Amino acid sequence: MTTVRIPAGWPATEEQARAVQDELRERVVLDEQGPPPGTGHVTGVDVAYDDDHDLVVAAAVVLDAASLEVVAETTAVGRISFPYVPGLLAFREIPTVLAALEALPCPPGLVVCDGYGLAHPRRFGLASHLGVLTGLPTIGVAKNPFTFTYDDPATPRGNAAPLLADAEEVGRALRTRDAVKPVFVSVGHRVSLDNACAHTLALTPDYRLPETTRRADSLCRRALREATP
DNA sequence: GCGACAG
DNA sequence: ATCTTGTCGC
Repeated sequence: MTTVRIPAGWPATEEQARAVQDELRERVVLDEQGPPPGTGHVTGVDVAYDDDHDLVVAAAVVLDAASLEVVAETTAVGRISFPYVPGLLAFREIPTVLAALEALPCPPGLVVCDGYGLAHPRRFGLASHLGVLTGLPTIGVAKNPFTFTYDDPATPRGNAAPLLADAEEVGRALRTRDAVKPVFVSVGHRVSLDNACAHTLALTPDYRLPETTRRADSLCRRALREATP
């Protein structure tokens, strides 16, 4: 497991963090379709925290997009680099996630984040931020609607409804299991919303959450347990 | 002004 | 995110 230092010049205040978002948001690419589902690699990233020891552990798990078999996995540990502030989650997770991604022995392909991309109060969530910093295609798949609204999609798996900020569609509430609460998909970088939803469905043959985030979640929790004094 | 709010 | 037992079901 690689060890991470908080980058020099990392934002220390909410004001600085918002200024960074404003600057990086200009570099988001929204006019690409992204890789087709079922081909190449798909990588899940997630983090776990131990606030008592000021520790954060990130995991990156690369799956073969066709078989959903694990191709590679890495973890990284670091100090918590920012408090949890809704809207500024990326500043808490990104240094450690970047280290885990950089430690991979193969290209990640599409990166699936636990959280939002465009569906963000300032239209620059974790998935957008990670995409701009790495240049990789990214999407966000979140478990909760955050501040957004939606109408319940029809009961069968595969149905979706717009995720709305007022009248603006910022993502989609996508049903991945029949009659089970939907997940909330949004675009990060270099992927269309339709394609992001298609990937999410390809990654959910058995469970509500994508295999990528399930694998990354269990790996970073296990790594945190093993790294905790 | 206050509360709610991805993880 | 994290704190937390048992329980119902495939």
